Amino acid sequence: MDRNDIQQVRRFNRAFTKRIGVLDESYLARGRPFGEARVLFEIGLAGGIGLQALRERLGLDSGYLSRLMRSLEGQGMVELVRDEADARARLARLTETGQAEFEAYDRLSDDAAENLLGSLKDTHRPLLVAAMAEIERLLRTAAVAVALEPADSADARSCLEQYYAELARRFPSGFDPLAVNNFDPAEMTPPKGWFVVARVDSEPVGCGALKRLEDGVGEVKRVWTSPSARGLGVASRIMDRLEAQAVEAGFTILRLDTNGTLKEAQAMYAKRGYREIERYNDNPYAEHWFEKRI
Amino acid sequence: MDRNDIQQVRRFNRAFTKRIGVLDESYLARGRPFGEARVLFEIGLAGGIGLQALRERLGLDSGYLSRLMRSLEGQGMVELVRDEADARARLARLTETGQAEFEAYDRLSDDAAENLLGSLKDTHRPLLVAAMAEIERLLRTAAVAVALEPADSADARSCLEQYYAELARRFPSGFDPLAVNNFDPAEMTPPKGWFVVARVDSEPVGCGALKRLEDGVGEVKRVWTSPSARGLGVASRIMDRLEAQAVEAGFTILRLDTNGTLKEAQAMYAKRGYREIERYNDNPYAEHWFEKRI
DNA sequence: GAGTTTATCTGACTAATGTCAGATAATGGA
DNA sequence: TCCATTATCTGACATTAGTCAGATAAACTC
Repeated sequence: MDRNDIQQVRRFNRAFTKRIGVLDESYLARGRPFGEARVLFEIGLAGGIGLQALRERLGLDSGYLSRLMRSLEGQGMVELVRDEADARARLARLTETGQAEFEAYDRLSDDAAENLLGSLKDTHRPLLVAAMAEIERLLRTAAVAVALEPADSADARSCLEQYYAELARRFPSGFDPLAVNNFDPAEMTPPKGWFVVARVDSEPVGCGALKRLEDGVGEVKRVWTSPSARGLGVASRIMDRLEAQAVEAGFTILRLDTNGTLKEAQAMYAKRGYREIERYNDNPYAEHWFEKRI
Repeated sequence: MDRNDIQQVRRFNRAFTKRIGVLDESYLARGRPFGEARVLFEIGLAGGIGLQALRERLGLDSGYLSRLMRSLEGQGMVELVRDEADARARLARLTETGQAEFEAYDRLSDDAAENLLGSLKDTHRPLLVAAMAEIERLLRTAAVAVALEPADSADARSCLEQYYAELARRFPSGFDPLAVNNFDPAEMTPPKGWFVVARVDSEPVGCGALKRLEDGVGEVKRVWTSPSARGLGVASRIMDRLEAQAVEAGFTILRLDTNGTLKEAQAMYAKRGYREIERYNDNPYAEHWFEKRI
């Protein structure tokens, strides 16, 4: 690794941490200890959240969080309600006062950011914003992780639902999952099939499936990237993973179908070496069929 | 201010703080509380530092720092010595053990940076480094502040010394301040003259002087930028300040001289509208003379 | 339905951080 | 020389942060 690169990263860290310090101060500017402010802000960001998820996000001890919550409750900022689905768990959400307080923190953060931008010359400001967007994109790209996952896990289901909803929005004729899918998780479960989920910092941002069509032939299905993660190469990473899985499963041919509306998908398939072939299935939404030797 | 820009800055902060967290952990990785580690690291970075400066840099209470120092002293990491110049003050510096410990922290920070870089693809790494360099440059540019200061202050003297040392290095014939300067701070003191210092985060990074030559005519002298701050437009900012001062002092003409070796300076003067004129003084090192109506 | 696991809460701590009002000794002027 | 100022240290606290071992009740498993 280049020594100069490392030094540059460290110089950047130092320069930027100085500014971030200002941002941290906005957490303290309302006379509440940092821990409480963090919790309050996080609940507000999530718009209500289970205690366990909260604990995980902020890395807090359960006893500690319990006390923080009681303190915030005492201040009238949050209320804890039983989770309908699981009476052991509790959900935290902001009261009206809490919401107002959250918004005050939010404004402070905006002010800090605006202050930072305001200190720059007009000609420099767009340069800073662009460089920040670039770094954010690179860091998020590096954080993409694709892994096998049961097709009926909560995250898998949520990805598929978003995928179907998007198809319904984009297909001129709409999209009815039942018409084509009669989705059976068992079909995506080894050894008949596989399902992968892509995550950024444990947040699911995409999915894809591979299924056995016939001997030596697999089919790629349901490759989807969340709008929040487009431009990070998530779909490519998912395809990499599915193709590796296909090799391992002994397939020599991969097929897939797609609708004409999905231009980006077709471009990606072409780029990865998929060639258009004749219709091989009776999917009513499919308009193009592709194949690749692997 | 553009709302999207503000949101981009905040998204970047969030994304980056996640990574910085990793960096913070390297402070904790050696079983010492964060406060102590910070102090140890800062002393090491500065290579020895007065307690007061240390307190200011880290924003610590004097009592608190006193105790942190005693703890680090007890661990054999630092030693406190009386300041020769002021017997009330004390200077902290690392012992040999402390130096080794500092280097261990330094390595941990390097590792964290290397880790960050290592998580990127080879094609992305230079993009990240370049974007970071860009942001660092923009933030430092925005942090440049130029202000009048007595020409005999410690920072002013230190700038001038570095300026002379650089001239000595760059002039083919060397440079002897005494031959030309017989530097008298009084000459740079209102109303006969003015001296400005440029700072980045209170660190002096440049200087410049303005002096009365004759009625209505001022002379710009000793404009210098520290090598650590080149490319930030420091010299331009100094010139801005000096010209504003000249206007206030009622000058209508500004003159200056320079040596042929200092190409960057000549380019800047030309860009600011200075035109070459005949020799107007007997400075033995001067090879070009410039003038501008203001 | 008994035993195990899970989510949260409580009590009892410890360590770290932060604050403030003097105390002490050196410095800098008037 | 006297007095105000400055740099640091000490004592006495208060608050925050963090940990850990049960306790409790609901949920899950067999």
